[in-house]
Amino acid sequence: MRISDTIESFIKEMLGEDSSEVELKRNELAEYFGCAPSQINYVLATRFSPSQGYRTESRRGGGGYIRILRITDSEEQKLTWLVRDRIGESLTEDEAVRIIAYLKKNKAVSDEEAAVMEAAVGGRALAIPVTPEIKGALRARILKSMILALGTQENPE
Amino acid sequence: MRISDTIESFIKEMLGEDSSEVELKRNELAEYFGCAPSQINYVLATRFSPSQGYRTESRRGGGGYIRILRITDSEEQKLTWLVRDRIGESLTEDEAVRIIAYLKKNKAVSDEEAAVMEAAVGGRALAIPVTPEIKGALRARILKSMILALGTQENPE
DNA sequence: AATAATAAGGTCAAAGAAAGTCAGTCGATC
DNA sequence: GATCGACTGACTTTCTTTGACCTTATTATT
Repeated sequence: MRISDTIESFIKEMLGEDSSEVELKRNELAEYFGCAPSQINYVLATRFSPSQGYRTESRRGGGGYIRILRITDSEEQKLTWLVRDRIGESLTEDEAVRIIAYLKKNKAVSDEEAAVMEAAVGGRALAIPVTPEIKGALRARILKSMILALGTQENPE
Repeated sequence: MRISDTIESFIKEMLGEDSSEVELKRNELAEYFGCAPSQINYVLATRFSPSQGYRTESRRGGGGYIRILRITDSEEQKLTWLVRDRIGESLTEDEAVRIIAYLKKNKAVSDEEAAVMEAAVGGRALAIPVTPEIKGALRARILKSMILALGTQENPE
């Protein structure tokens, strides 16, 4: 039996139907399950990622904690809205940067993913001789594709 | 007596009438039958393919497993639904990509098949001077044909 | 107030544990 | 004797687990 699965179900048990949020101590949990503390991070990364419907927050130092939050419908709808309505048919570079910042702030994408996204729609990548109109449209389509790609890939649960 | 046949009936025995799903450990089974582990893969490929009414799921690494599932009617109907209702008369590229991702996630197509499909309905392939309407219709028809081709072909090499 | 000690959590690479792939061998059959 | 199905083993890829080291927050000390 995989310990990761045990920890996963333990946390999901705690989340239950009522609360959509759990707070736990990494070291305590690791001790409880007799595993390395970093294993907890592994479980979070592989089973509680945004594309699996979860977000995590944490704090180090004295009184530190890890909090796991189920992404609510409204949060998910925000992403859908973002892709479908906010991005639309065209986008300036500034708008793109703001949208990516928003995604990062909401832990929908990691710092690295955000960097990649910015690079893809940045001036350097699109330094091609086309009209600003086409460039804007291109930016919108590229960003949309990338955001949608986030949601569709990943684990068959 | 061929070992492959023995293993095949062993698995079919386990599937019985009641459960439509078995989970097993590749290495254990191989040891039990005194054969190479890869022989199990051979049996799965030649006797438990989708066109023979089975699907398989698996996981590598610690605590890995192989699961064999009899394809149920409802699963088959889902594919039919996908083709008949979801795809419809027209499709954007994004929609096509999502549908292909869904197929991949459900092991209805391999990574390679998915890549081929995406290429077929991708912007590069359809970069021809026609209206978006025609392009959308083309995409829908191409994807439909490809999905239907999956079900009817006999030899899944 | 500044510093040191302590108490968390984070990262990453390496080791270990399965399963997957593929080219090639071996018989039997056409 | 060419082909086809069964079978194998070396190599690859993926997933899990651990531990050594890093960063950040709080608390105690000067």
